[in-house]
Amino acid sequence: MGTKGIQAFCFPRRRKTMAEKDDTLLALRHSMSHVMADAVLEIFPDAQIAIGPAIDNGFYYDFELPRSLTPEDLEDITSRMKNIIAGKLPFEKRVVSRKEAAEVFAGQKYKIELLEAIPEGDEVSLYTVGKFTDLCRGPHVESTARLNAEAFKLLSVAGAYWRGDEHNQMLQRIYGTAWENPKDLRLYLQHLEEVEKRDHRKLGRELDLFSTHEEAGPGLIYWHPKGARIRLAIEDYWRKRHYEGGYEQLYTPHVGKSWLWETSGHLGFYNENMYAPMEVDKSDYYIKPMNCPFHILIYKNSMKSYRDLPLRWAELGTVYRYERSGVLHGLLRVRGFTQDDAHLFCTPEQMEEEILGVLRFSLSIWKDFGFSDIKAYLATKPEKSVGSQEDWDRAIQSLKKAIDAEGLTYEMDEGGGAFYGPKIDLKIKDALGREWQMTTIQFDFNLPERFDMTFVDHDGKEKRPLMIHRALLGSLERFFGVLVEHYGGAFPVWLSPVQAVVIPVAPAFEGYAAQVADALKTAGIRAEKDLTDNRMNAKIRNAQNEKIPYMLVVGEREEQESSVSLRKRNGDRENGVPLQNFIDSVKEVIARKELL
RNA sequence: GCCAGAAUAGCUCAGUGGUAGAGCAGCUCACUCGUAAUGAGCAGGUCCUCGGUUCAAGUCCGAGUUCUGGCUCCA
Repeated sequence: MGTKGIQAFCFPRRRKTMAEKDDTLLALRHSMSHVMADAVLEIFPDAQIAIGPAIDNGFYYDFELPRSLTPEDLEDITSRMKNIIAGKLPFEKRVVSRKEAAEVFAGQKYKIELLEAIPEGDEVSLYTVGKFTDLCRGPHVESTARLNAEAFKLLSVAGAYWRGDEHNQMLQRIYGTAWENPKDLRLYLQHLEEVEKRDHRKLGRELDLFSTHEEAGPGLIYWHPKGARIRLAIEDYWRKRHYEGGYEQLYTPHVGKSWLWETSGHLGFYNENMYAPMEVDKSDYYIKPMNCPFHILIYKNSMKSYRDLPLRWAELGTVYRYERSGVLHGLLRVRGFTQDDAHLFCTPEQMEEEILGVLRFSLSIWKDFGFSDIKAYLATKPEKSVGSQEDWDRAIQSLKKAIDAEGLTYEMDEGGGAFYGPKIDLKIKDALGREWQMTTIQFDFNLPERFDMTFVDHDGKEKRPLMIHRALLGSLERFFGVLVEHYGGAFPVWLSPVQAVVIPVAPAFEGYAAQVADALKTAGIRAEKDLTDNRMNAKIRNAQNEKIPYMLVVGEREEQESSVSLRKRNGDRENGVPLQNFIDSVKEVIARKELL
């Protein structure tokens, strides 16, 4: 994924002040990493230093140290950094020869390696602050007087491979965050707290949505009744929209013989992500990591004419992929998941329209789920690829055209496509401003060839159809995780597992409460009644903590006039609402997919 | 997979070598109660697993499992 590009994209041609501010922050953070390195070298004079760039919201520096760092070390480093900053030391730049630089960094193997990697002819510059000199392109602030000792915080220590390559030495990376002033730091730390509060793993437990079970295997998700209700609401909507959008839906098996995966090529290039085969009747069967080969078999089940195309085939297909143990993360990175997959098969003439259609369709669904801040990333031909240059160019053109037609901002990821075709990825921004890569729309010049897919064209000749893979939400597990965090567990009414709870003010009104709950259920509203022996206040508190959108308090008055007293999750109250009016208005809110 | 940290009741956590604790949740009982916690009682543990040190291990050591933060930001 093109991170280089993301930076360029984050700071588009906006008001100049913004860009300037970003540059300032970048220099500030980068300078902070040098100050930190200086502090670390005070403690460990023999440390090997690697790299220390500015990153989003902060900075890091990688070191090879004689021992592992502890939280106490971070405090020590922090106070040393504060001293260095208080010294108002200048950052001094010096352009030197390679020979001179090599002398300065004698014994610093990573710096020497970096130095040797600088292209011949490029300037070699050193920056010195305090006792610390680094091989560095800059830029930096002119002096530590420009750094605010109260506006940074060291956050964590983590292992990181030299140059990100697991064959290399593992270094210790210290992450920090730095801002222009203490207020910005405080806001950022508050943001981190908010992120923690919304963590889908925490909310998943609190709201009883899902679990995992180490004794039964990590990375495998168990959907509890409340989580399953949400998933069903998502799936119902998804199926309806796909049907309306001209898709057919398929069901395919979960395993297939090795022939299938040899033909598709997965055993060759995807093997390390596949579960080991199981032997049945002397054949190897593999659990599917992808749905595409199955859809292709259905395509090939009969002759296809150009009149049959385009075909749009969707499936909520559950796949299993081996992910390395260290990368599993809640619902966001799992080993078994259900893709909301689709494959489009069309003629070359239909390509543009199909691409535009699938993009438009995706955006419309995202909107219904409450996401409208969406960016596209267009990935082009990598070095190793299949398919002709002409195919690639045409496909990329049509992707670009579709993005333009939808007025999406996008960024190119040159060379970032899969070997089998270019793609558009959509990243959505959630309520906390975080980007998540969800939708992917990929051309495939490989599989139609491998499976020898054909259609008969106008001229009676057999031709190769175009194939497009598409996952819209990505996977239901991951999407659900993002959804939980986006809404902080307070789902819009149409997705809420319990849409309304009826709360009698006293045991005497349990009969009427049950009657109201039944009426709501009959009207298609997911309603429950709280007949526990808790006090009314406790029931309201529980419902509030469960983030149930509507609480219906009923007592004598309500029973007499067939009404409910309405308390919404946001605290709004309305007494004496006729039951039927409430039902009508909730149905309206559900139909419009309103937040509340 | 690798680096670091963590694992005690369903949940959140206390317990630094000498008889396993709290709050919440659960269960039982009482209570005629109007918009964010009624009260009392009861029950609940292989202190992640296996091995070691020790008179004695939740606590110290080793191995494993799982979880958490990282391993993309290119001087």
